Amino acid sequence: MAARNEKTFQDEGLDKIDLKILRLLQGNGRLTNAELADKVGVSPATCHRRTQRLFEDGYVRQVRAMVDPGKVGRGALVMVGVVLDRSTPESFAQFEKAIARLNFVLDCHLVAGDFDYFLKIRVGDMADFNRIHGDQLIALPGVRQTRTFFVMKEVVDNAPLDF
Amino acid sequence: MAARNEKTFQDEGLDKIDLKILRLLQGNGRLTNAELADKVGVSPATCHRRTQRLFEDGYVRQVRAMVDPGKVGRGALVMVGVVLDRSTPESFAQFEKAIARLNFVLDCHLVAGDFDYFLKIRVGDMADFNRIHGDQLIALPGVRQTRTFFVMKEVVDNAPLDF
DNA sequence: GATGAAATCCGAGTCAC
DNA sequence: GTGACTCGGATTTCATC
Repeated sequence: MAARNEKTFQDEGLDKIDLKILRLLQGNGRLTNAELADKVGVSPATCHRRTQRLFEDGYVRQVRAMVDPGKVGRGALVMVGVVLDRSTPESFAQFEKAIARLNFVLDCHLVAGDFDYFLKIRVGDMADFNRIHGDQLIALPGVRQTRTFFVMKEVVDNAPLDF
Repeated sequence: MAARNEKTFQDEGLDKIDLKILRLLQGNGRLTNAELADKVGVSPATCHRRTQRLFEDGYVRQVRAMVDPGKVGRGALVMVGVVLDRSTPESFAQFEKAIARLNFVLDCHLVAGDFDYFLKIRVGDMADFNRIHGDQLIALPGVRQTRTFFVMKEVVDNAPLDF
């Protein structure tokens, strides 16, 4: 398979209409096909086929109701930098496998720099986090140290993609 | 109005049925009201009223089509720690105002610790980021220094809330 | 005050063109 | 890509508890 350059995504089968559909659905995933067709300027049938293809081909991974974290007891956000004992593939694999089971971890990214991983975690409050940190984070396989950054103010959280 | 503790969110008017609706819609925001009613075990009419209230009362902030970043030319993820020159309210406010205009910034959080802010940024590739870093990030008001962490592997990105 | 059954209306999904 | 047609779901009404 040929290598793909993200810059050429418009050549991969996405025209102006597809992009417009994607942007509109990102803004409001509940738009009916009729509304969508009207805003995009094509017939409902065409819009329906376009949208279906965008889902089938994986341009839209899923449609998700974004629940207000504070209203369901997950109002506290914490960023955590993690350093592992060893930088071996096995060490990384073991850590990643263990992380995937922790449902309070929203993001986990392997990074280049002073840390091995960055985590984004949502919990109820600081006490929750301290318990989790002691019970589950430092107990993860191969963790040498963690550095915790409590979020004091969420300026922008999970902004929509600009494309 | 009485102070609210997030831990008591089940007392704020969310019963088992509401929670089930929220979880199902978080998993699939395209569920029809009929499907939802069936899965939850109530009549379509009741389900519709419940769901409507969850939207009106802000439990669901929005429903969003999650677009595959790589397929629209935003395949590169970068975390950036920012330190400001001065830690004054004016300095913070100015920075936050400027950040809000940068549409490649997905997250911007004021944190406690070695940095003032943490940013999560999506761009096309490393070259893109280097240009943006030089043009726009270090040019932000009051920025003393930035530390860049390129994401080498997205282990978990934007996991759904567990509640 | 919330529920579920029924009745209406409108959009999803499919067809021929 | 469009227009039309059918079926099923969204939404409202209403009786009921």
